[in-house]
Amino acid sequence: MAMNKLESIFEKFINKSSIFLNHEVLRHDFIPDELPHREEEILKFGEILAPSLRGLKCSNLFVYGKTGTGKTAVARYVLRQLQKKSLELNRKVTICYVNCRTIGTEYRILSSMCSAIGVKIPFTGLATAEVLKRFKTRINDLNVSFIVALDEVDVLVKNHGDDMLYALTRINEELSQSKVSVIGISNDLYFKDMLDPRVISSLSEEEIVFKPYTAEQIKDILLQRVRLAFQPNSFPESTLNFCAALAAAEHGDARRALDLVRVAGEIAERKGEKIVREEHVQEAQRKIEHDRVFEVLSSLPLHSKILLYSAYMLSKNNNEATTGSLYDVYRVLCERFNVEALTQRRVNSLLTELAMLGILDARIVNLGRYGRTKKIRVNVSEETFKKVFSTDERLKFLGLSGK
DNA sequence: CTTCCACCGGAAGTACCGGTAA
DNA sequence: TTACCGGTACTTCCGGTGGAAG
Repeated sequence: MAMNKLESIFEKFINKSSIFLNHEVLRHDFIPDELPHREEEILKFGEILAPSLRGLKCSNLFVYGKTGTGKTAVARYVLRQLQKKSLELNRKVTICYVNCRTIGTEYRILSSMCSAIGVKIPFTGLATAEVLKRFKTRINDLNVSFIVALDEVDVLVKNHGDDMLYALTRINEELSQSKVSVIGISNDLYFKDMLDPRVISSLSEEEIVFKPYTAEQIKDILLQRVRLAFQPNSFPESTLNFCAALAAAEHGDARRALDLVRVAGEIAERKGEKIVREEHVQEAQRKIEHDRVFEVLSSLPLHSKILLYSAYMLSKNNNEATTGSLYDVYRVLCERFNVEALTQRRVNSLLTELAMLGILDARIVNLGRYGRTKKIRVNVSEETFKKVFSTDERLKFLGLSGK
């Protein structure tokens, strides 16, 4: 019986779905052959990078715009075309794309730049300056145009400052053969305020700003992908409009829209339906949010979880948690756990991190005579919360599932 | 008006880890 | 082997602060 059900799940998968044609095109890292409503940006991008094909140094470029406005897609698209063209014409252009959120340190960024030109660098052990030196020596021998795209540079600068950017923008002064150009991509519109003026002026020789998509534009984007991704007629226009409207409400985030489409499709498929409807999209929206929270929560370090649990307990007793009261509860819990409690300073930092992840609301409030503190409110549904805590071995004996 | 609470949050330092170079 | 590197996670120290109480 159970076996039959399991088998039918596998069967469904193998017999190609009734809804999807090609699931891949809805993934984040998929770059379509055409990027609707970004022609202008693509052309400008191309114009700026074109000199590299003639062995000239191209201007450094600074790109900014909110999430899901197509910055990354355009950048990768243009770079791919450029690479293709350079091979056709037999010109030496080397491209290195780095996402500074995933590769978040100066050392590792430099080391991926090195590997782009075939220099092997150990993943730790060297001085950063040494890695830069090796990069310089090698690249000078190669006589190439080198283009680094630093996606989400704001993350790098927030954590490690702009020293590396400075070094990169000045690197050409020490090179006689090759040229290095830098493309900085940022979600944060106020990113420039964090930079040294010298870095700003050399990094933003050129600038491209990506505006959020309108609902109409998102609709076009979705239309293009839906045609590739779904069986004909299984994703009606009304459903598509609904997705576009939802995403447009969230500052025109195309990535969000594609997520909605993909997950809604998966839900419809799992229910064995042939057509994706609005209710599937609504369910998708809930699922995406739930998954996100669950994912973030379960990957949290132990102390953050205990902290969260403390806040949860306080809110259950109708006490508004302040840093102080929360810390008291936290210490008691740690003792019960046989875990050494962290200092309040550290706890405060963890709290700010949790707040940034959107798991907590932490407002700083002034109570005059009674000091200044953070008011903390947990932002997670009880259901999600229980699920996370009952799946963590170390927290099990709290017996949360029983309560 | 001043005082002063209960914390905030920056800066610097410590310990450890996994690694290289000579 | 020794000296040193960067990254992470944490501690210690401490100056700073908005506004109710006095």
